[in-house]
Amino acid sequence: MNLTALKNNFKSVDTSSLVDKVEANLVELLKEKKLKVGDSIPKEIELAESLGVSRTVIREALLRLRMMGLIESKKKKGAVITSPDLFGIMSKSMNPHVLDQDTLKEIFEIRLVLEIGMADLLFYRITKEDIKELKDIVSTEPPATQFHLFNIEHEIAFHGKLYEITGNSAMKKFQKMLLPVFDYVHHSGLLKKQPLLKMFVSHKELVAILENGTPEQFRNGMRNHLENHFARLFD
Amino acid sequence: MNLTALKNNFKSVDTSSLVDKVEANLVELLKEKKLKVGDSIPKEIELAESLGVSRTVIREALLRLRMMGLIESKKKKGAVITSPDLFGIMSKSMNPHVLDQDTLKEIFEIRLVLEIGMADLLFYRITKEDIKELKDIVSTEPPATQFHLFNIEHEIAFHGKLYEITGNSAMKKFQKMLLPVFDYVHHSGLLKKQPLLKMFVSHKELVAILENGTPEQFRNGMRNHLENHFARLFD
DNA sequence: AATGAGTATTATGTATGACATAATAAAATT
DNA sequence: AATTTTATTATGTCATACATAATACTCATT
Repeated sequence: MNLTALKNNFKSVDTSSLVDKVEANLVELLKEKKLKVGDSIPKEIELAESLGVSRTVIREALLRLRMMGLIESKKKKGAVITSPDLFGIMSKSMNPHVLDQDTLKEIFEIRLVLEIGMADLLFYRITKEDIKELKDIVSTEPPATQFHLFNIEHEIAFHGKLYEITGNSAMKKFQKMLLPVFDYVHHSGLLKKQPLLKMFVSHKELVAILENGTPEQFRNGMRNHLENHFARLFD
Repeated sequence: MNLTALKNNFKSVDTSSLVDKVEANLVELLKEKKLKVGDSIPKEIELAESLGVSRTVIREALLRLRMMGLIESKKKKGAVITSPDLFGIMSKSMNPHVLDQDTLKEIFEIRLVLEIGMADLLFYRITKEDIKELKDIVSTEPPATQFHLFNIEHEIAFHGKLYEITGNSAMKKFQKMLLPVFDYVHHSGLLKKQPLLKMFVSHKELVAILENGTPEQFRNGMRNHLENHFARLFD
Protein backbone atom coordinates (compact mmCIF):
# COMPACT_ATOMS: atom_id res chain seq x y z
CA MET A 1 0.00 0.00 0.00
CA ASN A 2 1.48 3.29 -1.04
CA LEU A 3 1.36 6.53 0.87
CA THR A 4 -1.57 7.94 -1.00
CA ALA A 5 -3.71 4.93 -0.36
CA LEU A 6 -2.70 5.03 3.26
CA LYS A 7 -3.61 8.67 3.49
CA ASN A 8 -6.95 8.02 1.88
CA ASN A 9 -7.48 5.30 4.38
CA PHE A 10 -6.85 7.60 7.27
CA LYS A 11 -9.03 10.20 5.68
CA SER A 12 -11.94 7.85 6.01
CA VAL A 13 -12.13 8.15 9.78
CA ASP A 14 -15.28 9.88 10.77
CA THR A 15 -14.24 13.34 11.78
CA SER A 16 -17.66 14.84 11.34
CA SER A 17 -19.39 16.58 14.17
CA LEU A 18 -22.80 15.81 15.51
CA VAL A 19 -24.24 18.68 13.57
CA ASP A 20 -22.73 17.29 10.39
CA LYS A 21 -24.50 14.01 10.90
CA VAL A 22 -27.81 15.60 11.76
CA GLU A 23 -27.53 17.81 8.72
CA ALA A 24 -26.93 14.81 6.46
CA ASN A 25 -29.79 13.09 8.19
CA LEU A 26 -32.18 15.90 7.49
CA VAL A 27 -31.18 16.28 3.88
CA GLU A 28 -31.70 12.56 3.52
CA LEU A 29 -35.10 12.95 5.09
CA LEU A 30 -36.07 15.52 2.49
CA LYS A 31 -34.92 13.30 -0.31
CA GLU A 32 -36.50 10.13 1.04
CA LYS A 33 -39.89 11.45 1.90
CA LYS A 34 -40.02 13.23 -1.42
CA LEU A 35 -41.28 16.27 0.35
CA LYS A 36 -42.57 18.95 -1.92
CA VAL A 37 -42.13 22.67 -1.72
CA GLY A 38 -44.43 24.06 0.91
CA ASP A 39 -44.51 20.96 3.06
CA SER A 40 -43.47 21.55 6.63
CA ILE A 41 -40.96 19.52 8.56
CA PRO A 42 -41.21 18.48 12.22
CA LYS A 43 -40.64 21.01 14.98
CA GLU A 44 -37.20 21.49 16.44
CA ILE A 45 -38.11 19.77 19.68
CA GLU A 46 -39.62 16.79 17.91
CA LEU A 47 -36.54 16.44 15.76
CA ALA A 48 -34.34 16.73 18.81
CA GLU A 49 -36.20 13.94 20.53
CA SER A 50 -36.48 11.61 17.58
CA LEU A 51 -32.82 12.03 16.66
CA GLY A 52 -31.66 11.93 20.24
CA VAL A 53 -29.71 15.16 20.26
CA SER A 54 -30.16 18.54 21.83
CA ARG A 55 -32.17 21.30 20.30
CA THR A 56 -28.94 23.26 19.95
CA VAL A 57 -27.62 20.77 17.44
CA ILE A 58 -30.91 20.63 15.60
CA ARG A 59 -30.97 24.37 15.33
CA GLU A 60 -27.48 24.52 13.88
CA ALA A 61 -28.33 21.86 11.34
CA LEU A 62 -31.55 23.63 10.39
CA LEU A 63 -29.65 26.85 10.04
CA ARG A 64 -27.42 25.19 7.51
CA LEU A 65 -30.38 23.93 5.53
CA ARG A 66 -31.79 27.41 5.68
CA MET A 67 -28.58 28.83 4.28
CA MET A 68 -28.65 26.27 1.52
CA GLY A 69 -32.10 27.51 0.72
CA LEU A 70 -33.69 24.17 1.43
CA ILE A 71 -36.04 25.44 4.09
CA GLU A 72 -37.49 28.62 5.47
CA SER A 73 -38.34 29.02 9.12
CA LYS A 74 -41.31 30.95 10.32
CA LYS A 75 -42.31 31.49 13.86
CA LYS A 76 -45.11 29.31 15.04
CA LYS A 77 -45.46 27.76 11.61
CA GLY A 78 -42.20 25.87 11.81
CA ALA A 79 -39.94 25.21 8.86
CA VAL A 80 -41.23 24.65 5.35
CA ILE A 81 -39.47 23.26 2.34
CA THR A 82 -38.41 25.72 -0.30
CA SER A 83 -36.74 25.42 -3.62
CA PRO A 84 -33.12 26.41 -3.16
CA ASP A 85 -31.87 29.49 -4.85
CA LEU A 86 -28.41 28.37 -5.85
CA PHE A 87 -26.93 31.73 -6.47
CA GLY A 88 -28.63 33.46 -3.63
CA ILE A 89 -26.37 31.55 -1.34
CA MET A 90 -23.28 32.18 -3.30
CA SER A 91 -23.98 35.85 -3.68
CA LYS A 92 -23.64 36.28 0.04
CA SER A 93 -19.98 35.46 -0.11
CA MET A 94 -19.52 37.13 -3.45
CA ASN A 95 -17.88 40.09 -1.87
CA PRO A 96 -14.91 41.38 -3.81
CA HIS A 97 -13.18 42.49 -0.66
CA VAL A 98 -13.05 39.04 0.82
CA LEU A 99 -12.18 37.13 -2.33
CA ASP A 100 -8.60 36.62 -3.22
CA GLN A 101 -7.26 37.99 -6.46
CA ASP A 102 -6.99 34.71 -8.28
CA THR A 103 -10.65 33.99 -7.66
CA LEU A 104 -11.64 37.44 -8.83
CA LYS A 105 -9.72 36.99 -12.03
CA GLU A 106 -11.38 33.65 -12.61
CA ILE A 107 -14.82 35.08 -12.11
CA PHE A 108 -13.94 37.78 -14.56
CA GLU A 109 -13.03 35.10 -17.06
CA ILE A 110 -16.26 33.22 -16.54
CA ARG A 111 -18.20 36.29 -17.44
CA LEU A 112 -16.45 36.48 -20.78
CA VAL A 113 -16.99 32.80 -21.43
CA LEU A 114 -20.69 33.04 -20.68
CA GLU A 115 -21.33 35.99 -22.93
CA ILE A 116 -19.63 34.36 -25.87
CA GLY A 117 -21.26 31.01 -25.31
CA MET A 118 -24.79 32.25 -24.81
CA ALA A 119 -25.36 32.94 -28.49
CA ASP A 120 -27.62 30.00 -29.22
CA LEU A 121 -29.83 30.69 -26.24
CA LEU A 122 -30.17 34.27 -27.34
CA PHE A 123 -31.19 33.42 -30.86
CA TYR A 124 -33.64 30.81 -29.74
CA ARG A 125 -35.40 32.98 -27.19
CA ILE A 126 -35.10 36.55 -28.36
CA THR A 127 -38.31 38.38 -29.21
CA LYS A 128 -39.11 41.42 -31.28
CA GLU A 129 -39.64 43.37 -28.08
CA ASP A 130 -36.19 42.42 -26.86
CA ILE A 131 -34.63 43.73 -30.03
CA LYS A 132 -36.54 46.94 -29.66
CA GLU A 133 -35.31 47.33 -26.11
CA LEU A 134 -31.75 46.67 -27.15
CA LYS A 135 -32.04 49.28 -29.86
CA ASP A 136 -33.28 51.75 -27.31
CA ILE A 137 -30.33 51.05 -25.11
CA VAL A 138 -27.73 51.42 -27.83
CA SER A 139 -29.39 54.50 -29.25
CA THR A 140 -27.97 56.46 -26.34
CA GLU A 141 -24.55 54.96 -26.87
CA PRO A 142 -21.76 57.52 -26.78
CA PRO A 143 -19.99 58.08 -30.09
CA ALA A 144 -17.20 55.74 -31.01
CA THR A 145 -14.42 58.20 -30.43
CA GLN A 146 -15.34 58.42 -26.77
CA PHE A 147 -15.80 54.72 -26.38
CA HIS A 148 -12.89 54.39 -24.03
CA LEU A 149 -14.73 56.48 -21.51
CA PHE A 150 -16.53 53.26 -20.93
CA ASN A 151 -19.83 54.22 -19.44
CA ILE A 152 -20.30 51.51 -16.88
CA GLU A 153 -24.05 51.90 -16.46
CA HIS A 154 -24.49 51.65 -20.16
CA GLU A 155 -22.40 48.50 -20.26
CA ILE A 156 -24.45 46.93 -17.51
CA ALA A 157 -27.71 47.86 -19.15
CA PHE A 158 -26.73 46.30 -22.42
CA HIS A 159 -25.05 43.16 -21.23
CA GLY A 160 -27.59 42.69 -18.46
CA LYS A 161 -30.33 42.73 -21.06
CA LEU A 162 -28.56 39.98 -22.94
CA TYR A 163 -28.51 37.77 -19.84
CA GLU A 164 -32.17 38.46 -19.43
CA ILE A 165 -32.93 37.41 -22.99
CA THR A 166 -31.34 34.03 -22.44
CA GLY A 167 -34.35 33.28 -20.29
CA ASN A 168 -32.00 31.52 -17.93
CA SER A 169 -32.71 33.02 -14.54
CA ALA A 170 -29.83 31.21 -12.90
CA MET A 171 -27.45 32.80 -15.34
CA LYS A 172 -29.10 36.15 -14.89
CA LYS A 173 -28.63 35.92 -11.16
CA PHE A 174 -25.08 34.91 -11.72
CA GLN A 175 -24.53 38.07 -13.70
CA LYS A 176 -26.18 40.23 -11.09
CA MET A 177 -23.92 38.69 -8.56
CA LEU A 178 -20.93 39.31 -10.76
CA LEU A 179 -21.50 43.01 -11.15
CA PRO A 180 -19.67 44.18 -8.06
CA VAL A 181 -16.82 41.85 -8.85
CA PHE A 182 -16.66 43.05 -12.38
CA ASP A 183 -16.65 46.62 -11.24
CA TYR A 184 -13.98 45.92 -8.70
CA VAL A 185 -11.69 44.04 -11.05
CA HIS A 186 -12.12 46.69 -13.66
CA HIS A 187 -11.10 49.51 -11.38
CA SER A 188 -8.46 47.74 -9.41
CA GLY A 189 -5.01 47.30 -10.77
CA LEU A 190 -5.68 43.61 -10.94
CA LEU A 191 -5.59 43.56 -14.70
CA LYS A 192 -3.38 45.68 -16.82
CA LYS A 193 -4.95 48.80 -18.17
CA GLN A 194 -5.84 48.34 -21.76
CA PRO A 195 -3.01 49.78 -23.78
CA LEU A 196 -4.72 50.00 -27.10
CA LEU A 197 -8.14 51.50 -27.27
CA LYS A 198 -9.04 50.34 -30.69
CA MET A 199 -12.66 50.21 -31.55
CA PHE A 200 -14.04 46.76 -31.83
CA VAL A 201 -17.46 45.42 -32.65
CA SER A 202 -19.90 47.80 -31.01
CA HIS A 203 -23.13 47.15 -29.17
CA LYS A 204 -25.00 48.43 -32.20
CA GLU A 205 -23.38 45.87 -34.41
CA LEU A 206 -24.15 43.11 -31.95
CA VAL A 207 -27.80 44.07 -32.01
CA ALA A 208 -27.74 44.02 -35.80
CA ILE A 209 -26.37 40.50 -35.69
CA LEU A 210 -29.05 39.44 -33.25
CA GLU A 211 -31.65 40.78 -35.60
CA ASN A 212 -30.40 39.42 -38.89
CA GLY A 213 -27.42 37.21 -38.25
CA THR A 214 -26.55 33.80 -36.86
CA PRO A 215 -25.33 32.47 -33.51
CA GLU A 216 -21.95 31.90 -35.05
CA GLN A 217 -21.70 35.50 -36.15
CA PHE A 218 -22.77 36.63 -32.74
CA ARG A 219 -20.12 34.57 -30.99
CA ASN A 220 -17.44 36.03 -33.17
CA GLY A 221 -18.85 39.50 -32.79
CA MET A 222 -19.00 39.21 -29.04
CA ARG A 223 -15.51 37.77 -28.90
CA ASN A 224 -14.33 40.77 -30.81
CA HIS A 225 -16.36 43.14 -28.71
CA LEU A 226 -14.67 41.80 -25.61
CA GLU A 227 -11.22 41.97 -27.12
CA ASN A 228 -10.02 44.63 -24.74
CA HIS A 229 -10.91 42.47 -21.78
CA PHE A 230 -9.23 39.44 -23.27
CA ALA A 231 -6.17 41.48 -24.04
CA ARG A 232 -5.98 42.51 -20.42
CA LEU A 233 -6.32 38.94 -19.30
CA PHE A 234 -3.67 37.56 -21.58
CA ASP A 235 -1.35 40.58 -21.40
CA MET B 1 -46.80 59.99 -2.21
CA ASN B 2 -48.07 57.11 -4.28
CA LEU B 3 -48.68 53.59 -3.12
CA THR B 4 -45.41 52.19 -4.37
CA ALA B 5 -43.39 54.77 -2.53
CA LEU B 6 -45.42 54.09 0.55
CA LYS B 7 -44.85 50.41 0.25
CA ASN B 8 -41.16 50.93 -0.22
CA ASN B 9 -41.20 53.06 2.85
CA PHE B 10 -42.76 50.33 4.89
CA LYS B 11 -40.40 47.83 3.42
CA SER B 12 -37.55 49.73 4.92
CA VAL B 13 -38.44 48.82 8.46
CA ASP B 14 -35.77 46.71 9.99
CA THR B 15 -37.12 43.19 9.99
CA SER B 16 -33.76 41.57 10.42
CA SER B 17 -33.07 39.37 13.38
CA LEU B 18 -30.31 39.84 15.87
CA VAL B 19 -28.22 37.24 14.14
CA ASP B 20 -28.62 39.09 10.87
CA LYS B 21 -27.21 42.22 12.40
CA VAL B 22 -24.35 40.46 14.08
CA GLU B 23 -23.54 38.70 10.84
CA ALA B 24 -23.43 41.97 8.95
CA ASN B 25 -21.33 43.39 11.74
CA LEU B 26 -18.79 40.62 11.51
CA VAL B 27 -18.54 40.78 7.74
CA GLU B 28 -18.00 44.49 8.07
CA LEU B 29 -15.30 43.80 10.62
CA LEU B 30 -13.47 41.60 8.17
CA LYS B 31 -13.66 44.20 5.45
CA GLU B 32 -12.70 47.12 7.66
CA LYS B 33 -9.77 45.62 9.43
CA LYS B 34 -8.51 44.29 6.15
CA LEU B 35 -7.82 41.01 7.81
CA LYS B 36 -5.79 38.63 5.74
CA VAL B 37 -6.20 34.93 5.27
CA GLY B 38 -4.86 33.15 8.29
CA ASP B 39 -5.55 35.92 10.76
CA SER B 40 -7.70 34.88 13.65
CA ILE B 41 -10.74 36.67 14.93
CA PRO B 42 -11.76 37.19 18.57
CA LYS B 43 -13.16 34.31 20.61
CA GLU B 44 -16.86 33.75 20.74
CA ILE B 45 -17.13 34.97 24.31
CA GLU B 46 -15.18 38.12 23.57
CA LEU B 47 -17.39 38.85 20.58
CA ALA B 48 -20.48 38.21 22.66
CA GLU B 49 -19.34 40.66 25.27
CA SER B 50 -18.17 43.37 22.92
CA LEU B 51 -21.32 43.19 20.82
CA GLY B 52 -23.61 42.81 23.79
CA VAL B 53 -25.36 39.64 22.70
CA SER B 54 -25.39 36.08 23.85
CA ARG B 55 -22.91 33.51 22.72
CA THR B 56 -25.75 31.69 21.00
CA VAL B 57 -26.26 34.54 18.60
CA ILE B 58 -22.56 34.89 17.98
CA ARG B 59 -22.32 31.21 17.23
CA GLU B 60 -25.14 31.34 14.71
CA ALA B 61 -23.57 34.30 12.98
CA LEU B 62 -20.18 32.60 12.92
CA LEU B 63 -21.78 29.51 11.53
CA ARG B 64 -23.06 31.56 8.64
CA LEU B 65 -19.65 33.01 7.95
CA ARG B 66 -18.30 29.51 8.10
CA MET B 67 -20.83 28.35 5.54
CA MET B 68 -19.88 31.26 3.32
CA GLY B 69 -16.35 30.05 3.54
CA LEU B 70 -15.16 33.23 5.20
CA ILE B 71 -13.80 31.55 8.29
CA GLU B 72 -12.83 28.18 9.62
CA SER B 73 -13.25 27.26 13.24
CA LYS B 74 -10.84 25.06 15.09
CA LYS B 75 -11.09 24.01 18.64
CA LYS B 76 -8.87 25.92 20.96
CA LYS B 77 -7.41 27.92 18.11
CA GLY B 78 -10.56 29.86 17.46
CA ALA B 79 -11.70 31.01 14.07
CA VAL B 80 -9.35 32.03 11.29
CA ILE B 81 -10.03 33.88 8.10
CA THR B 82 -10.10 31.81 4.96
CA SER B 83 -10.57 32.58 1.33
CA PRO B 84 -14.10 31.60 0.43
CA ASP B 85 -14.61 28.78 -1.97
CA LEU B 86 -17.56 30.10 -3.90
CA PHE B 87 -18.61 26.87 -5.45
CA GLY B 88 -17.91 24.75 -2.46
CA ILE B 89 -20.80 26.47 -0.81
CA MET B 90 -23.10 26.15 -3.72
CA SER B 91 -22.27 22.52 -4.26
CA LYS B 92 -23.80 21.71 -0.93
CA SER B 93 -27.22 22.56 -2.20
CA MET B 94 -26.50 21.33 -5.68
CA ASN B 95 -28.50 18.21 -5.10
CA PRO B 96 -30.61 17.21 -8.07
CA HIS B 97 -33.27 15.75 -5.87
CA VAL B 98 -33.98 19.00 -4.11
CA LEU B 99 -33.76 21.28 -7.11
CA ASP B 100 -36.85 21.96 -9.11
CA GLN B 101 -36.95 21.04 -12.74
CA ASP B 102 -36.66 24.52 -14.14
CA THR B 103 -33.46 25.09 -12.23
CA LEU B 104 -32.07 21.78 -13.39
CA LYS B 105 -32.77 22.64 -16.96
CA GLU B 106 -31.08 26.00 -16.54
CA ILE B 107 -28.00 24.44 -15.07
CA PHE B 108 -27.91 22.08 -17.99
CA GLU B 109 -27.97 25.07 -20.30
CA ILE B 110 -25.16 26.81 -18.49
CA ARG B 111 -22.96 23.83 -19.04
CA LEU B 112 -23.47 24.08 -22.77
CA VAL B 113 -22.82 27.80 -22.76
CA LEU B 114 -19.59 27.39 -20.83
CA GLU B 115 -18.16 24.74 -23.07
CA ILE B 116 -18.78 26.74 -26.20
CA GLY B 117 -17.52 29.95 -24.71
CA MET B 118 -14.34 28.59 -23.21
CA ALA B 119 -12.54 28.35 -26.53
CA ASP B 120 -10.23 31.30 -26.08
CA LEU B 121 -9.15 30.22 -22.64
CA LEU B 122 -8.38 26.77 -23.97
CA PHE B 123 -6.24 28.02 -26.82
CA TYR B 124 -4.37 30.43 -24.65
CA ARG B 125 -3.54 27.93 -21.92
CA ILE B 126 -3.35 24.55 -23.55
CA THR B 127 0.00 22.76 -23.47
CA LYS B 128 1.51 19.98 -25.50
CA GLU B 129 0.98 17.64 -22.57
CA ASP B 130 -2.69 18.52 -22.49
CA ILE B 131 -3.06 17.64 -26.14
CA LYS B 132 -1.31 14.36 -25.54
CA GLU B 133 -3.67 13.57 -22.68
CA LEU B 134 -6.68 14.42 -24.80
CA LYS B 135 -5.43 12.15 -27.52
CA ASP B 136 -5.07 9.37 -25.02
CA ILE B 137 -8.61 9.86 -23.89
CA VAL B 138 -10.13 9.88 -27.36
CA SER B 139 -8.03 6.95 -28.48
CA THR B 140 -10.29 4.67 -26.49
CA GLU B 141 -13.35 6.30 -27.96
CA PRO B 142 -15.98 3.82 -29.11
CA PRO B 143 -16.54 3.70 -32.85
CA ALA B 144 -18.91 6.16 -34.38
CA THR B 145 -21.66 3.72 -35.07
CA GLN B 146 -22.03 3.04 -31.38
CA PHE B 147 -21.86 6.66 -30.43
CA HIS B 148 -25.36 6.74 -29.15
CA LEU B 149 -24.41 4.31 -26.43
CA PHE B 150 -22.98 7.44 -24.92
CA ASN B 151 -20.34 6.23 -22.53
CA ILE B 152 -20.82 8.60 -19.65
CA GLU B 153 -17.42 8.07 -18.04
CA HIS B 154 -15.78 8.78 -21.32
CA GLU B 155 -17.78 11.93 -21.74
CA ILE B 156 -16.81 13.13 -18.30
CA ALA B 157 -13.15 12.35 -18.82
CA PHE B 158 -13.00 14.33 -22.03
CA HIS B 159 -15.08 17.32 -21.10
CA GLY B 160 -13.63 17.40 -17.61
CA LYS B 161 -10.17 17.63 -19.08
CA LEU B 162 -11.27 20.63 -21.11
CA TYR B 163 -12.42 22.44 -17.99
CA GLU B 164 -9.08 21.62 -16.45
CA ILE B 165 -7.20 23.08 -19.37
CA THR B 166 -8.95 26.42 -19.00
CA GLY B 167 -6.88 26.84 -15.88
CA ASN B 168 -9.93 28.33 -14.26
CA SER B 169 -10.39 26.41 -11.05
CA ALA B 170 -13.70 28.07 -10.27
CA MET B 171 -15.06 26.84 -13.56
CA LYS B 172 -13.59 23.41 -12.98
CA LYS B 173 -15.32 23.22 -9.62
CA PHE B 174 -18.48 24.35 -11.25
CA GLN B 175 -18.25 21.47 -13.65
CA LYS B 176 -17.56 18.97 -10.92
CA MET B 177 -20.60 20.24 -9.15
CA LEU B 178 -22.63 19.96 -12.31
CA LEU B 179 -21.87 16.32 -12.90
CA PRO B 180 -24.63 14.83 -10.78
CA VAL B 181 -27.09 17.28 -12.21
CA PHE B 182 -26.00 16.54 -15.72
CA ASP B 183 -26.33 12.85 -15.06
CA TYR B 184 -29.72 13.30 -13.50
CA VAL B 185 -31.12 15.49 -16.25
CA HIS B 186 -29.76 13.16 -18.85
CA HIS B 187 -31.44 10.11 -17.39
CA SER B 188 -34.63 11.70 -16.24
CA GLY B 189 -37.42 12.36 -18.64
CA LEU B 190 -36.81 16.03 -18.14
CA LEU B 191 -35.60 16.51 -21.65
CA LYS B 192 -36.89 14.69 -24.61
CA LYS B 193 -34.88 11.72 -25.73
CA GLN B 194 -32.81 12.62 -28.71
CA PRO B 195 -34.77 11.46 -31.73
CA LEU B 196 -32.03 11.62 -34.29
CA LEU B 197 -28.71 10.12 -33.45
CA LYS B 198 -26.75 11.66 -36.20
CA MET B 199 -23.05 11.84 -35.75
CA PHE B 200 -21.74 15.27 -35.17
CA VAL B 201 -18.28 16.63 -34.60
CA SER B 202 -16.49 14.02 -32.53
CA HIS B 203 -14.09 14.37 -29.64
CA LYS B 204 -11.27 13.43 -31.98
CA GLU B 205 -12.12 16.28 -34.30
CA LEU B 206 -12.28 18.70 -31.40
CA VAL B 207 -8.80 17.67 -30.34
CA ALA B 208 -7.57 18.19 -33.89
CA ILE B 209 -8.99 21.69 -33.82
CA LEU B 210 -7.33 22.39 -30.51
CA GLU B 211 -4.04 21.31 -32.00
CA ASN B 212 -4.13 23.06 -35.32
CA GLY B 213 -7.22 25.24 -35.45
CA THR B 214 -8.55 28.48 -34.05
CA PRO B 215 -10.87 29.42 -31.18
CA GLU B 216 -13.53 30.25 -33.70
CA GLN B 217 -13.31 26.81 -35.24
CA PHE B 218 -13.44 25.25 -31.82
CA ARG B 219 -16.57 27.15 -30.84
CA ASN B 220 -18.33 26.02 -33.97
CA GLY B 221 -17.07 22.49 -33.54
CA MET B 222 -18.20 22.33 -29.95
CA ARG B 223 -21.55 23.81 -30.84
CA ASN B 224 -21.97 21.09 -33.39
CA HIS B 225 -20.70 18.44 -31.01
CA LEU B 226 -23.37 19.44 -28.53
CA GLU B 227 -26.09 19.50 -31.14
CA ASN B 228 -27.98 16.60 -29.63
CA HIS B 229 -28.18 18.38 -26.30
CA PHE B 230 -29.33 21.59 -27.90
CA ALA B 231 -31.90 19.72 -29.90
CA ARG B 232 -33.29 18.26 -26.71
CA LEU B 233 -33.43 21.68 -25.14
CA PHE B 234 -35.17 23.37 -28.00
CA ASP B 235 -37.34 20.41 -28.97
C1' DA C 1 20.07 20.14 25.24
C1' DA C 2 16.81 17.33 22.94
C1' DT C 3 13.15 14.19 23.24
C1' DG C 4 8.98 12.51 24.78
C1' DA C 5 5.28 11.42 28.21
C1' DG C 6 2.08 13.33 30.88
C1' DT C 7 -0.70 17.34 32.56
C1' DA C 8 -3.03 21.81 32.38
C1' DT C 9 -5.31 25.13 29.74
C1' DT C 10 -8.38 26.94 26.49
C1' DA C 11 -11.90 27.71 22.92
C1' DT C 12 -15.18 25.41 20.48
C1' DG C 13 -18.93 21.75 20.65
C1' DT C 14 -23.05 20.04 22.98
C1' DA C 15 -26.74 19.89 26.42
C1' DT C 16 -30.33 21.88 29.22
C1' DG C 17 -33.70 25.05 30.91
C1' DA C 18 -35.81 29.41 30.74
C1' DC C 19 -38.06 33.31 28.80
C1' DA C 20 -39.23 36.60 24.65
C1' DT C 21 -41.56 37.18 20.48
C1' DA C 22 -44.45 36.76 16.66
C1' DA C 23 -47.76 34.15 14.12
C1' DT C 24 -51.67 31.51 14.38
C1' DA C 25 -55.86 29.54 16.37
C1' DA C 26 -59.54 29.86 19.56
C1' DA C 27 -62.71 32.39 22.23
C1' DA C 28 -65.33 36.28 23.34
C1' DT C 29 -67.59 40.44 22.18
C1' DT C 30 -70.07 43.55 19.30
C1' DA D 1 -71.01 37.53 10.77
C1' DA D 2 -67.32 40.32 11.65
C1' DT D 3 -64.04 42.07 14.78
C1' DT D 4 -61.48 42.25 18.88
C1' DT D 5 -59.28 39.80 22.67
C1' DT D 6 -57.03 36.02 24.56
C1' DA D 7 -54.53 31.71 24.50
C1' DT D 8 -51.42 28.74 22.29
C1' DT D 9 -47.40 27.38 19.93
C1' DA D 10 -42.84 27.11 17.66
C1' DT D 11 -39.01 29.77 16.75
C1' DG D 12 -35.61 33.34 18.56
C1' DT D 13 -32.61 34.67 22.28
C1' DC D 14 -30.29 34.20 26.70
C1' DA D 15 -27.65 31.99 30.44
C1' DT D 16 -25.09 28.30 32.38
C1' DA D 17 -22.76 24.06 32.65
C1' DC D 18 -20.06 20.46 31.01
C1' DA D 19 -17.58 17.61 27.10
C1' DT D 20 -14.02 17.46 23.87
C1' DA D 21 -10.05 18.20 21.26
C1' DA D 22 -6.16 20.98 20.23
C1' DT D 23 -2.52 23.44 22.05
C1' DA D 24 0.89 24.88 25.52
C1' DC D 25 3.36 23.61 29.39
C1' DT D 26 5.91 20.79 32.84
C1' DC D 27 9.05 17.66 33.94
C1' DA D 28 11.44 13.42 33.86
C1' DT D 29 14.64 10.77 30.96
C1' DT D 30 18.44 10.20 27.85
